[in-house]
Amino acid sequence: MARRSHGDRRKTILRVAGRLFSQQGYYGTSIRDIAAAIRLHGGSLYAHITSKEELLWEIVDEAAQAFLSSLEPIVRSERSPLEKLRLAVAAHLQVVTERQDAAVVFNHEWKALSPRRRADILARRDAYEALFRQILQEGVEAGIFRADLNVPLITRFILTALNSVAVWYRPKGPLSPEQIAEAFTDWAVRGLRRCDPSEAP
Amino acid sequence: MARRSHGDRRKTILRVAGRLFSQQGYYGTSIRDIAAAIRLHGGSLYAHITSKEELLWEIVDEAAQAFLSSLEPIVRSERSPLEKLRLAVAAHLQVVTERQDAAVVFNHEWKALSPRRRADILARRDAYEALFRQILQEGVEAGIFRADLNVPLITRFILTALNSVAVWYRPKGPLSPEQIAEAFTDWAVRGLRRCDPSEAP
DNA sequence: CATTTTTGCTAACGAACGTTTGCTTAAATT
DNA sequence: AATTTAAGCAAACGTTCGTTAGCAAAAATG
Repeated sequence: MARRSHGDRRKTILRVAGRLFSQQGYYGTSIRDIAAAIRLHGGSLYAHITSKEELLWEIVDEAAQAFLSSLEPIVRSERSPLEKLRLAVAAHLQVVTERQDAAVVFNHEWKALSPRRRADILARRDAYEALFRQILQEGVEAGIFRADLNVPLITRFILTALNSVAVWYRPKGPLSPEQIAEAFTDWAVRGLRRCDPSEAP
Repeated sequence: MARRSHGDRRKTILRVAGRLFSQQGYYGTSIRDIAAAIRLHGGSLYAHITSKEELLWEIVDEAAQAFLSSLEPIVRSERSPLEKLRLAVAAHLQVVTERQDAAVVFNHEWKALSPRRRADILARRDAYEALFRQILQEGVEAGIFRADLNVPLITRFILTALNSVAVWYRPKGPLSPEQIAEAFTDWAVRGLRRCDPSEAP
């Protein structure tokens, strides 16, 4: 058995590429930057990867899967719209904080993909947003959320606010992902619900 | 009198550079891209600019000024925290929609600046966020907003949600900046206030 | 009208880019 | 131990990058 399997090395490269793409952007990161970060020469990377764009694709594709697969079961479940929303926020923040670099790259660097792959990612971004929107829509239709909400607009506001956590979150910071989720939900949900008398002073 | 003054040409370059930096990123846009967009050759730009980074700096610096100078008088005014917040949201969205490209570049491309300029912009970003935070803080201290708000956190959520408008807003779209401001404020403020009985069904 | 200034072109610079090629060393397999 | 396979290096490929230099046309100025 090898101390390091082929896949280990590849995962290291993906991890480092994700970190650098997230910090400096795709075009701001050279193959030699990635190689230097693991003490290799530029050309040596090509024993493990086929192209720079392939690296970006793998990072972005995996992030898309992570987001979608964490939200789908929540939307499909039989819970109330309000509980679905709480769970969706928590799930989104879990992906964002556990795969922080990938989340940043997924949100900001997909434009650098080839047209075909860019379209693929865009479609999955849209699908994810549609799932989230569906939760809000169900809440409105169930009479739990206010009828005058601009659901697509508020959905965007919620998702971009949540995504921004990927930029500033630090695992050693004062707030855990769960605390962030709670603070966000407490604020955001209060703006969605028809008035809850228990909130009165 | 000239049909085109020196400054006109320069402003055209800045406008086009802003559009391309916003669409493709700073590193994803070459000097030749910018030149080609106004039917010039790459080298010809240097009759009007001194460097590519200077272009980025001018765009980002002007955006920083626009944001700060629109928010400062609101924060300094004698209005209630609630009204300050409404005005701040509207002002932010006005800058974001009127100078859409500059706003996107200001938010996403400042990392490409030299360390000195990056620090300058970061300081002004922080100052802007602090002004916004101050409005929320005043609201909490005045007893208008809930005491259990995590003010710095909510401030970030609000600002990033508002900034995202720069990415998707289209002047010919269905929503005017004022309508976006209203929808956002209606939602966000309801989550901040201690319960308002007039909102009950 | 003569002259200075501005504007843009062509061509080129050195540097950095993503990627390929041979060769060498190290590891895994038989 | 012999042999196959993988990993990494050094060097170079052709291209593109930001930028500069020298020259020509055009415009503004006197």
